[in-house]
Amino acid sequence: MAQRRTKSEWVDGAFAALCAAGIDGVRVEPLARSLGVTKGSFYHHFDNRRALHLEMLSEWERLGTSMIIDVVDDAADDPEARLRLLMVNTYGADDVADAIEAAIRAWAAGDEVASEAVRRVDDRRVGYVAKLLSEAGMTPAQSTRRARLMYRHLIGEFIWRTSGGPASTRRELNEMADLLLVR
Amino acid sequence: MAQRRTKSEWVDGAFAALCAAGIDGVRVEPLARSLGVTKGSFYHHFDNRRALHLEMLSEWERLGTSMIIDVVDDAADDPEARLRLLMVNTYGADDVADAIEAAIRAWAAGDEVASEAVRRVDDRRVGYVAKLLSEAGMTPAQSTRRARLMYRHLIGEFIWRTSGGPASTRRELNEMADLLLVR
DNA sequence: TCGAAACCATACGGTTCCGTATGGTCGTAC
DNA sequence: GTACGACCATACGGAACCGTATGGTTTCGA
Repeated sequence: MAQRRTKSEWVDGAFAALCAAGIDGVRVEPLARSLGVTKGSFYHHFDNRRALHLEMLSEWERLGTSMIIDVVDDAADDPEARLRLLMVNTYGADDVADAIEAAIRAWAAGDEVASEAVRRVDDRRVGYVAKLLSEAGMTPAQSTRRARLMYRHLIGEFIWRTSGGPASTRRELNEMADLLLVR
Repeated sequence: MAQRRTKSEWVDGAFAALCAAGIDGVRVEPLARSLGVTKGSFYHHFDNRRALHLEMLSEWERLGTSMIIDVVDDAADDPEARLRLLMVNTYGADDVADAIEAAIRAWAAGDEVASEAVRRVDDRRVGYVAKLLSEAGMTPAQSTRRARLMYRHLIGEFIWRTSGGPASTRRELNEMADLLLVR
């Protein structure tokens, strides 16, 4: 028994295919080939192709929210320090994470279920940034505005990089943080 | 002879398909059906599918640069006024333009030629914003940094909206402009 | 050791699509 | 009125893929 594949290996392979060719590129037979098995394996683990897509969304939603927030909360106490740490972490150029983020958003443009997952993740992340800004002394309304501002900038950074643009420099990130904290 | 289609009608239909299903959704036979003709028409106007894709890129590159800039240059004189006008214009929620912009960027993530077209458009737009900021009294280096900051935010706005999020409010846009002009 | 379940290969029918080949139908120029 | 080019329909071969059906192999508990 040379090749045995778990369900999560199928999901990992699906993310790779998603980045390479979008959600329509997440196809059963090519995926099976790349995993060194046949479709038989796939239809053992999943009911159909759509079930794999939904599994990918769940996985991304799980990783995309709690992970970043928990790390930042543990690593710093001051809200301003947390904000700067958050920016360094999330803006850090991680090609894989970038590509997944961008591909999921592209997917969400044409799929209602994906769109809902993205909205949930966005709300959670923006809410966290707003909380930090609020703890740094801003009014709730301004915290929300600036959090959304920063989050749009962050998304732009992802997409910019996946389109081939250069990452923001450390200087640019510092300036961004400074502007967010201007009163 | 009820139905005759021009080359540009094919391109228009291709953009609609691009928004709905990504570049892989720009397929000859479905497109022909939606235009009420058959493939025979397509292969009269284009050599192959790739030729249509390249035609789409040219068209987007042409519209995506000169149009916005010329309008703003004509409508205001003061660089700060031009910046605010540019933001109102480009951030204005145009669902069709948003979707095209997002879809082209998604396409660029996996296609070198598309990626080059996006980079050319981005450079031209960022250069224009940097020129405005420079004319408003900033140093060249800071103008470039802030222009890139704004442009990333703008891309984030596009993607955010196509993922189902709400558009930036006028209040948020004003705050963004204010922060860009902070010294 | 025996049987059930987990896991996968193989073969198959059906669908969608690309690109080509071929021929038909207009308008227009001469 | 005919010759030609622009434009399109139809038919076809070939490829990629989905999902099902079926049967083989491995694992593991009773």
